[in-house]
Amino acid sequence: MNLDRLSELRKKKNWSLQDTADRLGIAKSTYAGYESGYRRPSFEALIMLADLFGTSCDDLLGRHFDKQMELTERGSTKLTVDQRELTEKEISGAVAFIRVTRQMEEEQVL
Amino acid sequence: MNLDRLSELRKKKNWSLQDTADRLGIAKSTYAGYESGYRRPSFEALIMLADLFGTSCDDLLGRHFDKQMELTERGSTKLTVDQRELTEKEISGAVAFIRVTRQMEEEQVL
DNA sequence: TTTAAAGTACGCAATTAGCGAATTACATTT
DNA sequence: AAATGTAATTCGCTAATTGCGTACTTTAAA
Repeated sequence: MNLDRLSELRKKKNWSLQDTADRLGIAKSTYAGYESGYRRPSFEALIMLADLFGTSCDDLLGRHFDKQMELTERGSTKLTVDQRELTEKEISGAVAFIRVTRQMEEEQVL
Repeated sequence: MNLDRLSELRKKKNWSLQDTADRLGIAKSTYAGYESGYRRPSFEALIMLADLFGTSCDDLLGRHFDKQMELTERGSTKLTVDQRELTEKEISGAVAFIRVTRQMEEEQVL
């Protein structure tokens, strides 16, 4: 359970250990400990890390679980097409489209 | 930073503290500590909890960060409509539908 | 070669997790 | 109502862990 991605994420930003620690408001040695696997962050620190690097705690913890998401109950996830966020109207339209598609698919079989 | 959702998730499954602890392979008092906020799980335990309850670590940690997701690059997230998983064909159909919708919207304005 | 910054490692003090055991709350049966 | 069994809560103890400062090593630049 090492936070293997930290080093990669930090280097992608071109930050030193000190830079990163400063941004988090913790000691350099503390942050360095996270990267090396010598120490692990508290939950608070983990969340700060996820915020700082713009990723999820699951990602930092190396947990990539398959998530299922009902299109009409997306919670806080924003969907995009061509980098443009979908409006509620577009989503309900797409859902209707899917239902019709399925309906036609079934009728064709009968 | 309490794991407030645990109690809710456990009760939804109709499990006792003992049941849940057994499933996790930890002591009842340990699990009870998580729920009450008296103790917190290790990362390993947090992941076991997320696995057991079928949710994310972020969710358990009360971190609901807005995520953006391009429809054609969902990664490991499975989308559903009426509880039924979308096929690739349905997704590309929906994307096409969205694009057409937008196109028509624009033309109408002009 | 000197200097400064980056990265690594570790001792110490303080906090904390995990467990068992004891206690309290709740429900069901007699 | 009393008794019984299960569920939930709390806490002392021990072992383990965190976070920091400090020191050491490595790298890079002047």
